[in-house]
Amino acid sequence: VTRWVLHVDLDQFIAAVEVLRRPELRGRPVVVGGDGDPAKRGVVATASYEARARGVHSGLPLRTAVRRCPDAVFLPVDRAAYEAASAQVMSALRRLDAVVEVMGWDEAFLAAETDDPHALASLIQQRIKEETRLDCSVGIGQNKLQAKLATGYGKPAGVFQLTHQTWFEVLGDEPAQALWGIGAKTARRLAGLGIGTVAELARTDPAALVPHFGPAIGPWLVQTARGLSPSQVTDEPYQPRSVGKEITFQQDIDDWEQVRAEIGRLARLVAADVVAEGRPAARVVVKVRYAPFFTHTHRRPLATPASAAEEIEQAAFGALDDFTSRRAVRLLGVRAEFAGPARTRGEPPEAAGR
DNA sequence: TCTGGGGTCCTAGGACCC
DNA sequence: TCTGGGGTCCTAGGACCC
Repeated sequence: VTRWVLHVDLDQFIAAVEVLRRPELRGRPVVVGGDGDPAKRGVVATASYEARARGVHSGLPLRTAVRRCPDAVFLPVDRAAYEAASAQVMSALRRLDAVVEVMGWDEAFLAAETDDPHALASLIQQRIKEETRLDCSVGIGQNKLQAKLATGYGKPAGVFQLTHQTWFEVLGDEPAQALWGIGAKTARRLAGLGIGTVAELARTDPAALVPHFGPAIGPWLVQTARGLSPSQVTDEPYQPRSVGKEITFQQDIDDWEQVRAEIGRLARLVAADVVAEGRPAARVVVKVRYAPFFTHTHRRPLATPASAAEEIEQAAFGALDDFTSRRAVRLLGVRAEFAGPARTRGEPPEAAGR
């Protein structure tokens, strides 16, 4: 038997959950984002396929979405509903004979020993449909990278397989940005070096990219283009490295007394999440996005790791004091970082797959 | 087009130490 | 005078993902 990695991705997950409880929306363009008012600041969380056909996609400002698709149904984000649906899906996956790694509300990796990964993929789709009435697509690969990339070719509600054998015939001529972890910025820098496609990146000497992208990312780019990835599927419980809260104001705030009050409020909310996590925080980071969309951060280590609201709030105020400009503010954020795993002296950090 | 909120990991540069 | 060679820790920012 062979070890296969399967990547499960729910189709238009958030929009699908909304349509399930409002059947009259089926077949209509549905856009979920913000508080459901497309005149306000906010972006699209998920658009139904009908809305996507009109140019509406995740991350698009709601104000742009309503212009492109004025007859769409706009709905507010209802986290609790998506968390409940997600929990049902993940529970169904965990009852299969596989290692399951949850990657968010609507995604998971499975690792399984099987000679028929397509049969397992079909079983996954069937179980999820039976238990949640949701459709998913499944990618099959010899590692997480291949499985993740394969899923896109299976959408909607299909299955697609990538292997070391088929990697280049499927992806070789695709732009480097098609890869998982390569975004617009990196693609543009690669293009500046004469590297446009996955195949071109795969042919590049990893060492040649170190001066441009650093000792970790440079070689990682080439390995990724070759369809190689050391990252293993793990079912170890997720342990957040940090927890945070941030808010974009509907109108910019120019009163810095109000800024301070908001930071205090956010800090206390974060402290509640720190307490819930059951581990003390080691640092507090304050984020300020000024009205022209320039973002800055400042941090304060806690003298000793702490969870108490007072201490996290005081650290947040301390970090806020490092901001010298008193311009109008568009966004404020507070994040608490937990102490990292105690690393033995001289031991390098474990290489992660990004 | 006027750009959310939740995160993760990596890089570069300065401080500091031996 | 005109200047080493590591190594580690810390901070701010960047890029990316869901």
